[in-house]
Amino acid sequence: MASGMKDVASLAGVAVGTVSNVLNHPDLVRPLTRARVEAAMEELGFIPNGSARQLRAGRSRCLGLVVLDVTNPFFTEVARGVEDYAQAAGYAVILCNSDEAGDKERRYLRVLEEQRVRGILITPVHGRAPELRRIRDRGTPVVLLDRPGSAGQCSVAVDDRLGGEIAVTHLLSLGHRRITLVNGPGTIRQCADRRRGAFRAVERAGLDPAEVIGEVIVPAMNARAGAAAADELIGHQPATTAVFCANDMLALGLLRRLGQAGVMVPGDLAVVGYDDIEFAADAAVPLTSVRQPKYQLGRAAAELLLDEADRPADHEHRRSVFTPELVVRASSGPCPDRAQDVSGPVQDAAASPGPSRDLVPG
Amino acid sequence: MASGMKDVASLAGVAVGTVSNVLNHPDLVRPLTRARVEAAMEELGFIPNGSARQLRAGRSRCLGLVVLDVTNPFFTEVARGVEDYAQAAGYAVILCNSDEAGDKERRYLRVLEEQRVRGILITPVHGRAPELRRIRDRGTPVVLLDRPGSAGQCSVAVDDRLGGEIAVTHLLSLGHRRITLVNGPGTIRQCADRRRGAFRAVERAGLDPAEVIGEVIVPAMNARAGAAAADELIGHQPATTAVFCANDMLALGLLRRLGQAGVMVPGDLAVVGYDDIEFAADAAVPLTSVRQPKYQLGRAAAELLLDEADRPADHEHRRSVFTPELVVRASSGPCPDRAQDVSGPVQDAAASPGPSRDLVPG
DNA sequence: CTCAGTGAATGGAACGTTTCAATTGGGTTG
DNA sequence: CAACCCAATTGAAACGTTCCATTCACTGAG
Repeated sequence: MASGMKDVASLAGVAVGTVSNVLNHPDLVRPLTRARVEAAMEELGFIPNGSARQLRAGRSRCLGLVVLDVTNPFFTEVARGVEDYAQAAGYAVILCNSDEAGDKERRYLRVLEEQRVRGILITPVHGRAPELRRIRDRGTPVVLLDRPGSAGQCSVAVDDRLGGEIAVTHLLSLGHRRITLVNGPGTIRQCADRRRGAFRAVERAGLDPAEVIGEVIVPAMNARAGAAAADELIGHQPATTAVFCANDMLALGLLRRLGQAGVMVPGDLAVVGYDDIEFAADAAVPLTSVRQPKYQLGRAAAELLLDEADRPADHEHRRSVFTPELVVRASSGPCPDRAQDVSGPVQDAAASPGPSRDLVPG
Repeated sequence: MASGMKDVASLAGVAVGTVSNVLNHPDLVRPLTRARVEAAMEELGFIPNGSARQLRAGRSRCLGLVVLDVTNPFFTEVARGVEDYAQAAGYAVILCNSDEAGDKERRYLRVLEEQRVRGILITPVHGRAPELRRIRDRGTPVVLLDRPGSAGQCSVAVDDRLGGEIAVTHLLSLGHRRITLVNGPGTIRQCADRRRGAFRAVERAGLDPAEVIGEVIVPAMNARAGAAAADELIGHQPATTAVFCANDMLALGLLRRLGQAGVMVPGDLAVVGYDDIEFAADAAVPLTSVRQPKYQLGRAAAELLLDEADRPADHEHRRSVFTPELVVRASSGPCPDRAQDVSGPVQDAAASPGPSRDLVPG
């Protein structure tokens, strides 16, 4: 059924080498011959065999992208950035979902290596990933996504410490003095850094982190976990007046559960998220969040990867770090007890569907 | 750098055939020998070459999944269903984003065919896709996703006509008599069917569709297009009291713009979406929507595909059709002029963060 | 002691390309 | 007219596997 170059060649009355040339070096073959070959291809419905091609060439036209959660709009936006750049450069992207699970991640990395992808873009599940080093050593370029890599490796990231800091600084400026961090495990670098930033913000304000910051550690960075965190918060953290969630999925899940429990946001509790996914702005209480340049992140990562893959000679490892910015919306209001020092967002933007413009402080 | 079976063989002191057997038929090789070979593999960091493997075998362990928009949570949920099933069956999934663009779709299909993927799952951009038939004819199984296929082909879908019907029936029962459809182009089968269902609902209610239904056709099924539709609506459709959006992304974009323009939902305008994506429930005005079993859809599709791929002999083409269900939330309220005949959702659920339970009519 | 039988390992053909050195057949030059 | 050159084409080796028909070394039966 599937016909090969041999069939095309004999139908067109040429040698297989010529067929190959039509495909890869059209300028080398006489227009008339080329036309004959192309006609034969058309007639037979010939589709070149990628496996054979890349077996011979030693490299494929595919890239691997491993993300923590395809369901999280943050990652799909990143993926789109990667895809657009790759597409333009003639590469296809294999999108893999590690689901925050180490073994799934390992399995996918294996598949990608077997496929001899041109390179791998990954947001690793665990902090240290020795296998990534091994993969590099075996010759597959790896670019770390959303994480500042160690030396000898490209990476693209957003300054998460700064992100955590501006989020918590914002809450402090609203008068909050009891802030709970809803965060993933410290083994995830982003989580650890956002937390560090939060602590730094408190210290810079001349306060004691031990008194100001409470913590809830969640096992996954999704809405379900956010809802669970809300339960814990409602039960055990009555003193808290503000919550900083390590991403928007957590924040949205938390918001939903708070709503169901009758907790007013931001009246009873202020909430700040992270990522600024598209849906954050549309939430029941529009979510204050720390925006990351998602699309650019993906694009930049793909660019680094392909540069390394296509010009290994003059490639220099780079660590791009983007800067996050705070987007203030209705979910973060002043602390109920100290409503004095505030020039924050309009309170009732939450309840009435009036115009709600995003405020991006310079 | 990358070592092959030959290297492993010579290091272990065996023939390449034996190495191959360790990999594919471990039971055929003496435990001692096997151990030696495995040690050699470990030492060399040997990763089998997938290209060579599938060149020889003629088939790969990859599946292609082509969706209209990775950014739409509907598709990521479907993708997750596909992925879980594929993973369990030992397959990897290449996720491609056609972006509702015919040429991107074509390009990806080409890549997938060249890679000799084991099969393709696709939500096609255009209604008739003759190339899909050609792909089938060349031997790659194709399963249509979210679309009832023609005969001689598997497909998995949700009854979109029914979905459109229950959505509009719901609006009619709330007293609405001027309903606007915000819909994608009729070339997309889902859009055409949802529209058909909407018309049927009106006819079944003994009303004249020409009088009841207005239409806004959008060029894409995303939030941006939804917002644009809202503008059009505000400007030109003053008589409309309800809107049925062909998916939730449109509805969310529309809701946002309506909010900015000061239009009250559901007071001034009722809104119903489609898909029931996770974020629909969390929207500023929780969105009434037609729920599709997304995950199951993906799973079922993958199952059909792999059945066809792995047992072509006794495979029978099937057309699975799932049933959608209406999820009523705050965004659909009674028509302001005829508030009498209503036992609908609580109005103020939109403004106050009280408990909002989903109502799923049997 | 021989011979079939068995389990384990071997070696080479084949998969469909790409690449490259070799060949062909005009056309140009001296 | 020989010598040469260039563009176009050819044919075969190589890529790293899998598959299969062989070979090999034993074992137990006759």
